[in-house]
Amino acid sequence: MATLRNINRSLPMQLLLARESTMSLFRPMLRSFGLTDQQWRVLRVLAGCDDIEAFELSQQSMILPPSLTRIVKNLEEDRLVKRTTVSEDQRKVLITLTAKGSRKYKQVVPESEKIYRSIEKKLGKRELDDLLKQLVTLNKNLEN
Amino acid sequence: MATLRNINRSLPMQLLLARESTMSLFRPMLRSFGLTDQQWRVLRVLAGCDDIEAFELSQQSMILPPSLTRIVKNLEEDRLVKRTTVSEDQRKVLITLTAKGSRKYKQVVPESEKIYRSIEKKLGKRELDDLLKQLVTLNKNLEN
DNA sequence: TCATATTACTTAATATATTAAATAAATCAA
DNA sequence: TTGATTTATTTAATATATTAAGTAATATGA
Repeated sequence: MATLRNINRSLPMQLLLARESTMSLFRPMLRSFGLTDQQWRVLRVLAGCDDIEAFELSQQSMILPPSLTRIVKNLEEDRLVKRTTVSEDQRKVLITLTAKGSRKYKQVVPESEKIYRSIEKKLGKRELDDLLKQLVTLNKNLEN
Repeated sequence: MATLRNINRSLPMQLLLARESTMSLFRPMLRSFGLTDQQWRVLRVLAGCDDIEAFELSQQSMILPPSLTRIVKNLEEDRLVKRTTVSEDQRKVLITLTAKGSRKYKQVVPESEKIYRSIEKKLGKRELDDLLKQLVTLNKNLEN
């Protein structure tokens, strides 16, 4: 019977597994700060700029607009981010980190880096750099 | 201010992006067969065996049990899979592909392989093999 | 044997993903 | 200028992810 390639030869499956193995190391730490994976992705982007339009935030955090609407709403209820509309273009929404959000971010950063270094140690810095380089290349070659 | 590593240096983010770039090539094809990503992962595992216990299916398809319960329920409603209980251990559930499910699988396989070959062409066979090898190593080194 | 623990799965609750449709503001064209 | 189109975001509907709690069957130990 015509059968599909083995899991070990499947790029999508290996990527899924790799993402899971990796995130499972960060997840308990993020949860201990009361953050979901996606909320952290949003905070992280916001920490890199003064403010940002929803669409741009969606791109950079790799979260589709409908999900982002809800996530930002929840973060707003937790007082970690603030939404304002742009007066020149009333369709647009600007999102900013609050002081509380900024404090949260600063608390998570060192814990995150600690975990990242433990991964570096497990894999070897050269191997990790090499893998990252190949992933960047893949993403460049497959992007629409 | 203490700030986090750039996205390009972040393994979790690059893995997420890579998984997305890759799956976006398969998704339209799967949807045209009326399948979600996860439903396809389940069918794919089932095609590789006569029957399988729910827990084992959960592992192999990388879908957590609570999600799997619903997914199998939906596949069962579409008559693509069948559930039976094991008489020796009434707690266990065995899942099997139906004839209809098997036909669906056989229809998808060549289309999936076609897309896979187009990826191989875009990236180069050697580069792809190398990346796969590194991902397998990563998964081995990070597994609990 | 019988209370207890474990196993295998399901249900529940909340969060996110995906696709389509809706809304409202801005732009464009005749 | 105004009707049609595009843009930016939100709402809606269905599917999945994650964590915790529940249920029923089986195994274990005093």
